[in-house]
Amino acid sequence: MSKILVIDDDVAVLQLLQIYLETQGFIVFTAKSGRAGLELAWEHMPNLVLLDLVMPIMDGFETYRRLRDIGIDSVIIMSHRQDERSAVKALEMGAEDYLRKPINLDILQAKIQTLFRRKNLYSGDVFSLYNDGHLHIDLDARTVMLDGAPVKLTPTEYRLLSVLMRKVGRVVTHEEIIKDVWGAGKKEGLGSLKLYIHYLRQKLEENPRKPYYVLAEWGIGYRLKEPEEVPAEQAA
Amino acid sequence: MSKILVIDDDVAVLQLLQIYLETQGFIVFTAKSGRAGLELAWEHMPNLVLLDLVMPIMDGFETYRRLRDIGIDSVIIMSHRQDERSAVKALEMGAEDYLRKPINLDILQAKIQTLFRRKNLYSGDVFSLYNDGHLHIDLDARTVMLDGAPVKLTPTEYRLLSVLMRKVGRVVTHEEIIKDVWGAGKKEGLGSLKLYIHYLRQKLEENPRKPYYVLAEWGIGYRLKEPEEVPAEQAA
DNA sequence: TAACTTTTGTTAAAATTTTTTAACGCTAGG
DNA sequence: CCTAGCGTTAAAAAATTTTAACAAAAGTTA
Repeated sequence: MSKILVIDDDVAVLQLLQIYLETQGFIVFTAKSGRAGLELAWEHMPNLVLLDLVMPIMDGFETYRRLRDIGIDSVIIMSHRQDERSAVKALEMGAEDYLRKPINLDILQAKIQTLFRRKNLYSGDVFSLYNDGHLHIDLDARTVMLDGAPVKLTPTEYRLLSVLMRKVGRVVTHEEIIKDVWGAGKKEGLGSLKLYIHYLRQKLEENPRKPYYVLAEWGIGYRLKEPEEVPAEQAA
Repeated sequence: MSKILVIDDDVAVLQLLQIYLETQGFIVFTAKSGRAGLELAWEHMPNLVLLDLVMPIMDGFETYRRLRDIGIDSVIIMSHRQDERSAVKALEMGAEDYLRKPINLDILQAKIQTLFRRKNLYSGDVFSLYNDGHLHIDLDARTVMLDGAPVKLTPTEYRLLSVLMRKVGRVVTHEEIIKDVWGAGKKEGLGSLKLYIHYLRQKLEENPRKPYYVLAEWGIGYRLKEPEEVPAEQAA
């Protein structure tokens, strides 16, 4: 069964998560500091780490960096509302996902499930194809099809979709998107981003008012929906 | 040494080519009809066939098709001025190159050399990269660099360049380019084609008046220059 | 819950870029 | 020297992108 390491300086959080995750069938390790967490990580090589960013002794970023050095790349960041900037930074550094405190256990479980499924599906991590039976994207061929019909995207729309594809199922922060689509030096890029998200939804979503593919992450960025498993005969 | 088969109903042409090509060190077979040519082709599997399109018994197209069936894909079409349309058709069917009669032996030799070099260089036939030290094109990455500096192409310019790339060093007919860049139904596409050739030259050529890369083939189409061998340390 | 704040979504218009169209000069080939 | 086809230029048309303003929704606070 999968191993999960929780690192947080709040003992109440550690206890809550340990009890909950164990009822879900995970093997759980907890650590009250970054240093202790790294030791446990080194020893047990957990499949997932839940990491609180605000910790006194060794700060969350340093801990995150060292976890990656150890070879652990599945990290979900936990952050308080007030240091959302830190979460953004961690996501841009490559964290898998983020979770706002106070922790909603249903959301947590959903994210864990998604993450494990993704890791198994695409361990190669080359996201140049998307296919869920309705929407079919091929970045190499530069084609987008919706229920068999080709969708025409403008160059900017295409770049935006590519950036989201690169991290399918994971949040991509506003800043990261803006940097990758419009380039580094860009004032007021959020306006354009919102507009192009709108355009993409008009072209890709069945009901643009209730987006299914292109999802907003409030205050953070956007996420392209993880494709559902697709029947084998449709996969081609 | 390489084998060349010449198929033409004009005995004078056969003799001329046989003598000339043998002085160039090739093993030469000649045939006065398509049927005889196919037999020789089957028997000797020549590396190259020079095929006259206008022949009485079996017409050039039929011969060309059967040569391909045999597995011979290096065919240079020879055509008289008056049936240029046929040459265009043969090129669109995949012939390697064409030669106008009366035959200029210098041009013939140049084309043969180019063709053999190309066959050896890119036997895989995947032309997604172009690099001669100055101009660097990567179709997959969708980037074009000139002496290290990125060149910005519009979508149409890019499609045009891609079509020429697909057949580097070979002629691509006007009609084929227009079909691939602008789509099938298109009236007066030649005007746009000429203009976009102009744009490409402005962006790629050192001296757009004396094009080096994007070459016109009078009455037939365009050709992207075969890249010269590039020093190994520049190849990356 | 109600009021408020922040962020996201939508719309419209202006600005820019790309593409088309058309006219005409130039050049190669006959 | 004539003609067909190529190259160039300019202007109009269409598409794409930016900008700005405002509406709607989500999150926060009392």
